[in-house]
Amino acid sequence: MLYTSLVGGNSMEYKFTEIEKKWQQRWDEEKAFKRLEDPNKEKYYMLEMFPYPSGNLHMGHVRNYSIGDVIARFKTMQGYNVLHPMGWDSFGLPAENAAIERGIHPDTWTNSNIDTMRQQLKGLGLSYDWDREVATSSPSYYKWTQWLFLQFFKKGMAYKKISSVNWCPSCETVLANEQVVNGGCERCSAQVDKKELEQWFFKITDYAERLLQDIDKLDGWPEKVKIMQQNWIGKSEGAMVNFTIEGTEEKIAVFTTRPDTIYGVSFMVLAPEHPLVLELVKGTEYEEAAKEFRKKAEHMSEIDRTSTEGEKEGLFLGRYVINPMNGQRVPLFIANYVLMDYGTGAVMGVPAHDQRDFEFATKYNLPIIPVIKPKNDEIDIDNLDRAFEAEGIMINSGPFNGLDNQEGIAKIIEYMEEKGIGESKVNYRLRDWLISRQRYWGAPIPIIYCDKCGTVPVPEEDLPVILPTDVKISGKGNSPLATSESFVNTTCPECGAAAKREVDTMDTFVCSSFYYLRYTDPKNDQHPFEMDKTKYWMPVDQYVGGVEHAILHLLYARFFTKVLYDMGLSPVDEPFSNLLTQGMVLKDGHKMSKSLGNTVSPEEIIAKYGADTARLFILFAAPPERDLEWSDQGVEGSFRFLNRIWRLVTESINEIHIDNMVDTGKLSSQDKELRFVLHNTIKRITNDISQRFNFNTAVSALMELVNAIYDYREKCKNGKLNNAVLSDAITCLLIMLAPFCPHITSELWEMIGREDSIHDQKWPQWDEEALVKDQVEIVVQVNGKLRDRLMISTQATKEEIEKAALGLDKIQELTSAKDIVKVIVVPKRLVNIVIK
RNA sequence: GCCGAAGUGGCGGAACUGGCAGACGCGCUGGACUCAAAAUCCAGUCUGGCUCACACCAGGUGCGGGUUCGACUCCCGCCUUCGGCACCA
Repeated sequence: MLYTSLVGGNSMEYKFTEIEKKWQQRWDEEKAFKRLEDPNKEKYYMLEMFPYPSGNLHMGHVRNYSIGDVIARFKTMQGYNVLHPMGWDSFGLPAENAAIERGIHPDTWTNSNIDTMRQQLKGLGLSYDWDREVATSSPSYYKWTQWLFLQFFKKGMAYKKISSVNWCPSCETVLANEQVVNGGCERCSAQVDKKELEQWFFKITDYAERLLQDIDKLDGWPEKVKIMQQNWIGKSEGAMVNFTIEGTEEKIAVFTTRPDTIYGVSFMVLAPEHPLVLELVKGTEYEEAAKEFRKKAEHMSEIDRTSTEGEKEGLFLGRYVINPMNGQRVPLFIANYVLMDYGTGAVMGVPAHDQRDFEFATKYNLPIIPVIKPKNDEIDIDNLDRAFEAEGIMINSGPFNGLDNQEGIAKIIEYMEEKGIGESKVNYRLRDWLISRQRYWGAPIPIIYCDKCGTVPVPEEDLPVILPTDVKISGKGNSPLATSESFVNTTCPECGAAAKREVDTMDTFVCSSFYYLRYTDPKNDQHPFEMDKTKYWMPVDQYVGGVEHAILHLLYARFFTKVLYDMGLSPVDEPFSNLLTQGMVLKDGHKMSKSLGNTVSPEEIIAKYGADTARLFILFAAPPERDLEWSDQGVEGSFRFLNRIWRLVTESINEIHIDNMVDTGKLSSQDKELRFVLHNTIKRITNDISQRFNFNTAVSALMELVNAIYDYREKCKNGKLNNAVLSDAITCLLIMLAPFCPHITSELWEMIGREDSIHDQKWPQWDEEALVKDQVEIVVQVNGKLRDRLMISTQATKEEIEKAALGLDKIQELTSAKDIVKVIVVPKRLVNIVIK
């Protein structure tokens, strides 16, 4: 044997550091978790969201990866061919900040972080196939990010348009929303402006309807995530109507979900950024005010602007528009609560039936014209104190009066289409995905601009477009790549003339939108992934990650999968069959953060108690989808439990006979009781892990089993101990604990004389026979209050149970002077006697 | 603000389909072992009342209502805390 056993001499201490090192080394050398396609085995793809290599593992990672590891190991023991990969989402802002603040190159910083964190992950004993490791910042990966961009471009799914970014005038740089604090720059506090730039977008809106419809396919996703995605896509049905600007031929298109209220329009509002605004006020007395108003609105966050609580501010533009339904002339405003990004950036104001319009009209003294009245006349429709937004009957609406408003919607749209003033329209809240980033540390967008040929994609054979190293990362200016002359200046792939490269890089969400596909074929340098591989492994059977990704990452990944499916590159159109969104790790009720000084480092915990204890605690302390409160004392409790198991096995080593089979014909009552607890535990844990992911209750069940084994040993001290029963219980205990605590169980497995690996064992099956009890306790209630209990045969009929309950002394006492109205009998549970 | 969650002992949590509220663990109290301590083991631990004690009685799952023989669980209305809000990942 290559490895010396740690049980030597007299020491029976649980030496977790040595044990963990020994097994981790062995798994590494043996590549114990390397997996290939195997057509004879059913596959299971277990995936956890890959981390950003920030420098050190934190408790959130430990939680995420411990959950994934339990599932992966459990599924392996159930006989599946389990793919369990790990990698790095290694492009991003912090690497650039490190470069600016400490002068380290992002590449150096990132790679050293990856090395540290890989070691830390290995220190947790996670069952990854490390041969599949990917890093999105490596050229061999971002080559495919770029290649996929080109495919999107060819399909017309990637396009450029003007869009605004946060701009700090003092730092002269683009800021992420996160870097804007209370309207100011996080570094210098200068007030942040908006700047218009031409940027790349992916047409996710083309897929809005499918992304919405296919939510129905996601049976294994939490309802709350599905609802969040549905709301994010925000489908609404209504009409597009054209209002003409008085004195011109110009028309303003408006989207409304309530065409039935169009006769109630008393004003119209444009977003301050609407392209018509400056044109309309040019040279008028309103010009200055409008410009100023626009600037002010730009400084407001979208959250403040759309808040229904905030003050609605508007400005009259001195112009009027004509309501196409009745020819009515209504004033035109701009207002902060109208967003350019939603619909057409223009809103028809119907104060009687929309609360925001109501508030606006009240403030600016605009008429409130009711056009829907409630069916029951409960509300005085001519003197509203707030908008009436419910269903009703149409009034003041010319030929449509008297119609039910739902019917009115259809009739009005029909009329508009006939007259050419409007049409039926479905609108989505979802906007196209802006992927351009004015940053260095990302995948360069593979586009070349030629004076003659225009926008030319980089030929696929020239990929990857390598990130240059001669770049000044100063945190100033638009795009750092523009400072590298060797990068920017190139030749046009079509005509050979001098040309310039695109200097923006891609959003990191692009990189993380296909990594789960790349894992199936991570080393392929001819294709992003091959169908024979993706067909075997996809879809991901179980995806685990933080709930904070419920919308963006998960929606983008779904979008990518659908586009790739349509291109014939993916065998599935939904990437993740089952999703588990895990809660955060808190300390003292708050998220762990450096600024709060309440962090606990995984390394410290591992050094003090070992990885098995850390994993066990984090799985035991709370169910996975809930937030978890960190407790140092709780960790000690988990450590004590492992010590208790260590002692149980090492002290019983002479009684454990691994080859003995349990003879069910010769069992004492103690034997039967232990077997009942064992098989009940197997049943509970199997269900807890596979059906509910409630690892906390699974661990409790293991603790109860350990308590039961201790009890059994105590009770059978004087020679009554059945070695086979005890051995069976201990073996099953170790097997069931193995996915949670892989090191200690491996060590004990070896100590009881097994030469194979515990992680290759079959997951135990429970025996229903062992769970059959002859007697069961039944609760007896009177008027729903617990009054007594009785033991009765599990075979007893409802009548027998009722009779037994009514015969109890205590029940007789309580019921003798009263009328028994009803008796409810729930077999094996309770009897409730209703008296008067 | 909008969207989505969560609230149960001193603490983390359990109660799976409407059927014994508080499993399991932590902490605390008492005891055993020890010269002593640590470790370990045993017992107790929702609140109030009554009792030497066993028992018994009443109340109790954020707050206020409702449905039901029976509600932590279902319905209506609030309160508090947390997550997301499109350039953090």
